Amino acid sequence: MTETPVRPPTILDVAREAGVSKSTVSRVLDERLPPSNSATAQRVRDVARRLGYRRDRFASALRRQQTRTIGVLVPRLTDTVMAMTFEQVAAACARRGQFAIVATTDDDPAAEQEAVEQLLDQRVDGLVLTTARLDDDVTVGLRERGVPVVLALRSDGVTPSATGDDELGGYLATRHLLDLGHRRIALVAGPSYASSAVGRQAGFRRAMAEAGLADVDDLVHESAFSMESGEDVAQRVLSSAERPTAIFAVNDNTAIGVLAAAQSLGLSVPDDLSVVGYNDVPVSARLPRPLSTVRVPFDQVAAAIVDLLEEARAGAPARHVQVAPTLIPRSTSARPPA
Amino acid sequence: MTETPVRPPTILDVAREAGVSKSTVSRVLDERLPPSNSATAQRVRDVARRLGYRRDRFASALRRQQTRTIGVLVPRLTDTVMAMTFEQVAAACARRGQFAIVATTDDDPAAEQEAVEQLLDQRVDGLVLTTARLDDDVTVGLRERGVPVVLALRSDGVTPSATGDDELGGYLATRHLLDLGHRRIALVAGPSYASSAVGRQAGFRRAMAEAGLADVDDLVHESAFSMESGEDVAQRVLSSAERPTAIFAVNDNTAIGVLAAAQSLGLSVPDDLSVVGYNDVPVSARLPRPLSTVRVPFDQVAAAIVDLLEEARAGAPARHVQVAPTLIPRSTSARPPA
DNA sequence: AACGTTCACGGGAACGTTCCCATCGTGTGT
DNA sequence: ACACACGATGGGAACGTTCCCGTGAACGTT
Repeated sequence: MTETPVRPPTILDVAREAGVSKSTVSRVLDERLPPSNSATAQRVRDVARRLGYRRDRFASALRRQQTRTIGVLVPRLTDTVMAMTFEQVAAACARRGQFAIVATTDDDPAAEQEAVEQLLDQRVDGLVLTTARLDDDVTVGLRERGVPVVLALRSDGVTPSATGDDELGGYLATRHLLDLGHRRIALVAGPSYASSAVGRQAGFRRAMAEAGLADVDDLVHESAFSMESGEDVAQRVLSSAERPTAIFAVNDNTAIGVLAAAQSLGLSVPDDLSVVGYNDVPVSARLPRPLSTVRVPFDQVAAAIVDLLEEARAGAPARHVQVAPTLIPRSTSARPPA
Repeated sequence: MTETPVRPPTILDVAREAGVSKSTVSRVLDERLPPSNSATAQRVRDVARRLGYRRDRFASALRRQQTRTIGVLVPRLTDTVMAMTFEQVAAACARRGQFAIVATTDDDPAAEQEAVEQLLDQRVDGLVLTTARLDDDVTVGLRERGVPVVLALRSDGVTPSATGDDELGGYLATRHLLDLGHRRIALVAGPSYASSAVGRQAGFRRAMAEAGLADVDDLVHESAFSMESGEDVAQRVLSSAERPTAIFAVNDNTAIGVLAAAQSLGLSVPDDLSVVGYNDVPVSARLPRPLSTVRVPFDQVAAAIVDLLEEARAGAPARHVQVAPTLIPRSTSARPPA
């Protein structure tokens, strides 16, 4: 009844079976070398497959000094945007024979430090940060330690990054509301330390300015990206004397908070108030009132991330990739009340 | 301008600096041995800290033949329940000096096979499956290969598992609706291959039977756990002649679909229809109409999972841990219309 | 025919750690 | 004073892979 702890075959088993040396097996199976089609190579590959040989990545990493693994740092996976991003990064890695691991920071600097050490202990070949702030510099410490780093979804202007075009997205969302006839459009903005929030606000301002609405400062209200703060801010904004007819929220979470506030104030969406979110998380399409939003091609961001990390490792100069978002109009945006 | 690729210190550096042999350093830093407080041990630890020594887990794993890493298999991370579960498993691992990695299956058997191989290639010490079906047996193949396996959230009756008490949760949700005065309560059930869905249905039936409502077969409608299928099923159920006054949905996603269907049929929640979901995902509390639901202590499930895996590795007999859920009444459940 | 060149192949060291085993010094009991 | 046991320590092999380098065969050139 005792399990036979059958050891997986090693390169030596393959070598013996194929009648060659371990060096030859190693060479034949080295994915970095141009594949050979010699009789020996064929035979080695056959034997390897037959025995079910799989390279021991620990032995390999020890010798090669690289793990073909990248680490991804996110605030939390329960934020669907982060989950989508990580899933896509993992998929892009798989396509390239790499592997992605993830650690969460819960927005806490101490936990973030710990998470970084955890990932570094795993000897990742590089790090993907989704938590970059314009006002701090975890990245410099990392760069000093020689760790290749790229930023996803947010940029700091210097570190290589792949993001959506937030300025364009903000413009599209605002333009959509303007085209419907809204003039008094509030922005529930994100925190100013996030480049994404800054970009979306810039797009908002450009669209408003184009429509002849230059002075929008009192229409912009900062929030914290969360449903809670979206609801809080919207409560205030919608109770004010000069109530807006539309709100552009910096992301879908915030927009959901805005919808909750509208509901609790007895405002009907979209009759009394139009709302546009950002990111198109899965739940947005399935809300009782499906949310108009801006879709970001996270798969393209993720693919770029993996490429950029490769480049960073090779010492290439920093690039900043931006992918274009598209507007997804649904049921929460309509003409303003007459 | 060239980066100094400063190699991290090895055990030999520590040994040299502390004036002892590498064997001694290895012993002192071995977390499995009872910690020594001899002068030598103190000195070694000091030196290690001072040099910033961190054990190379690849070299260590190669020699020890275990990685202190566990693999978690989920259908998708964008399902918040899965994200919560993985986050908690990762946290429980961190507390025990282990690490958790994740791979997704997208509910596709081929992708699942691939994901398993990916995790196994990472030489995980064990596997956590959240995808168990009552009608299939990926686990037997795994067990044959000597891989320790435990099931999370779902059980198959044989493999060690940690789940919520789904029967109790189903009972609590149904009992809540009965206590409010509902008699005609529909169940939007989950697929019968998931033990969680089966358990919740059993709880539903027990509560109904206790209330003298034994014949509930025509009130039970199978769905597929998703928002889409929740909406589809609810459309049918709510358009029928004998419309129920309340719906218990097998999870929050399904409940959100139900809410969407109610909205599109012009039914007001909770005035015309009460709805109760399951899992208490973060968005549920922040919906325009906050969802009544059942909360599962995922942290306890996760802690149990890690323990069970340890036990499985040690060859202990299978245990089945169940943690008790609690009802969270919110705004989608109220007395039935008069 | 003698030479250099290219190429496939194999032996063995190395990656950083763990762990078996031998050695040595100390203490105990007679 | 002696034999013995015991604990702390260090040397070296091993984990499975990669990669440097040497060898010899095959080939082309003069």
